[in-house]
Amino acid sequence: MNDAPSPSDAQLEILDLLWRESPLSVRDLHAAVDRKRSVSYTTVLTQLQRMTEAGLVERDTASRSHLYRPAVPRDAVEKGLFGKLAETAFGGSRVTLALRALGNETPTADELDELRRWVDDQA
Amino acid sequence: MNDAPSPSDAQLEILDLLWRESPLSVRDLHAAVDRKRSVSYTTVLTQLQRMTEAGLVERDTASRSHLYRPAVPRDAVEKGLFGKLAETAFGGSRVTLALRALGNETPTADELDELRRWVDDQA
DNA sequence: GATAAAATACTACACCTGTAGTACAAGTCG
DNA sequence: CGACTTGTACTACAGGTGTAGTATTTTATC
Repeated sequence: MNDAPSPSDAQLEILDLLWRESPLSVRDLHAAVDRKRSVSYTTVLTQLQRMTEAGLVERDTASRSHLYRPAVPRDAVEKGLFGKLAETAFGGSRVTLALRALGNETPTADELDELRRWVDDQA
Repeated sequence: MNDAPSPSDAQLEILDLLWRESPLSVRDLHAAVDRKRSVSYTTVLTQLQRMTEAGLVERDTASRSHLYRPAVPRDAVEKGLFGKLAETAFGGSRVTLALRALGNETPTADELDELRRWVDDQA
């Protein structure tokens, strides 16, 4: 049971896009990332190449422009991410971490619903 | 209003200790960190020195063994931390981030109370 | 005051990370 | 075909990060 490799920040950003929709080409991904923060095409490409090497994504090289899809489930990656962060600074508790993340944010109605549902499910 | 500098992981771990109790000496901090993961005394010392330089902690050099305390409020650092993370992979929403952090964790009674209180306060 | 102990300062270094340029290959279009 | 376009592969590099060793300073202790 080899646990999911941890993506860097830039890689997590790309994974997030792929978890939402895949497969996507480098061009697609670059367009999406570049909309948020100006970044060069080859930068995204390099990350994808590193991610392929690291087993974070898989790619279909059949057609000329390669198509990428996640190779790791979102839950597993988040488990590692939040687990480590909780361990580092929140007494090991992901729930404590979540509470600190909430802070004094104001949730949307939907978010509040989801939260309420989560809490109620713990009954 | 210059925002708080972002600590690295190792630095956040140390800040967490200082936010709980301060001031602390390098020896104190090393003892605490080393209990969780074996690390050398000078490693902790180096981080403290970098953190001083970065304005993350302040130190009292009056006595021979320097005493450290946080120079940045916990809330501010977490705001940066969660803000960036939310921006990277959770659609910009810290609440969404919190929900993903909760995942399928099982909260303690206290934690559940806190969560419930947070939700109720949004009314 | 000589010696040991404890503390900090300074230096080092390998690896990671984000970023992007250059080179080369493969289609595309007139 | 020849020029242009699009795509990937390879290379590069500066700065950050975790880690720790060595040197130096300060204090206690006999």
